[in-house]
Amino acid sequence: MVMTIDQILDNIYPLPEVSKQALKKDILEASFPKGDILLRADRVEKSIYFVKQGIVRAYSKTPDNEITFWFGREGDAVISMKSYVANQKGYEDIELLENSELYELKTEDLQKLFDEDIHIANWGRKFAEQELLKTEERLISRQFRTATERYKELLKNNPGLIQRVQLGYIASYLGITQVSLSRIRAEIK
Amino acid sequence: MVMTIDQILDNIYPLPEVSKQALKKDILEASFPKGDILLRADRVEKSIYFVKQGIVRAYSKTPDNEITFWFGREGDAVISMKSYVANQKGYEDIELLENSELYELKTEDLQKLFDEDIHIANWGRKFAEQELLKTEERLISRQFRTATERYKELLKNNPGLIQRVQLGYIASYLGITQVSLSRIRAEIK
DNA sequence: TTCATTTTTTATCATTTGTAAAATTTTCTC
DNA sequence: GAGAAAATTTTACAAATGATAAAAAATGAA
Repeated sequence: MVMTIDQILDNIYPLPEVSKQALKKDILEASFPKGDILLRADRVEKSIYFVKQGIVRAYSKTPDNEITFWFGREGDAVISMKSYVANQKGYEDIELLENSELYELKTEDLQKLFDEDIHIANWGRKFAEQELLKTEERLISRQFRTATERYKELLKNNPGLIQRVQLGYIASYLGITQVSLSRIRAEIK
Repeated sequence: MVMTIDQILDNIYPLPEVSKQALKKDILEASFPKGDILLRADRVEKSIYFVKQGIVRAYSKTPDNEITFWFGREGDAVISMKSYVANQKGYEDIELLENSELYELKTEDLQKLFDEDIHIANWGRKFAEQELLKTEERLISRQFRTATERYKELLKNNPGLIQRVQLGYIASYLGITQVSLSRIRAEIK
């Protein structure tokens, strides 16, 4: 599965052709190997990315282990929100779980367009709003549903994920141990 | 403690005077009594609010109980994000825990300004971005820290809250039972 | 203030989840 | 394809959390 940059941009908010060309002029395409760390928690990141093809995970290191808290796949924005919004170090390292093709957009270029073009400003607004809705959905899911429910939800909303991501990461994402996830999987069958 | 509308608007993103006046023209002030339900989960809400004075809680009803997942106080935006962004019913009822004074802004008026004024479009972008960062922070807190840690964090970041909100709501917010919260409180002392 | 109601704490027991370690299965490399 | 490494499952036991009930404390109305 592959997502074109036009699909991704239009999906956020349809832009007039002139604005869209201006935005696309600042976007580059690049390939990265599996295992690469695309974004790092200890840096203020200067670019945001969109996934053309591939899968990534965001995780944060704690003293004794690491916690996975997001998976990104085709069409998703890969971004250190804290860097993007507040120019501060984020929480997450983001690692490529497959060889991936990404679209890259430098934050600085985008900021300039926000000040010049009202359509792009509103595109940026829509982008933040949609990411907000997704984050809210994740928070609600975590607050309201048990790990078992959330695992089933994941299977339903994202059936491909489990083939592409190892279960240890998924257990961490669900907020349980790998042993607990094994128990859940044994029960379901 | 009271927050003026100027403080609230400027805090999101400083606007040129002309734009700010245009925005303020659409904002009304109103008082609501304790116990009022300001926003409802079963409606597409048409307004957003900012808290001048008071405290509110967002909760969602499940078959057997209700789960509190947010507290808003002076300066905070009270909003059904799903209504605002996607024109769909949200997750939450929002209840006033004190007699409160709020600033009201109709979504429709705001949308019109987004299309007309690039500064307001960027203000709206900043608003969404900041809400996003707060939501992300809540998600991270929930994923990374134990209930005990989150309770201590709450005490530190928000020492007034515990005087203004009953512990049952706080326990629910922390994702534990009231009995567990009592145990935590007993241990800490 | 006093009484009734609501909120919070304490105690007990049952259930769930975690930890550690071993067994099994899958994946990767040569 | 064989062997090594990594990932997953299983088991046994320990620790944490939940459910329920009852006592204590705080709040509010008359």
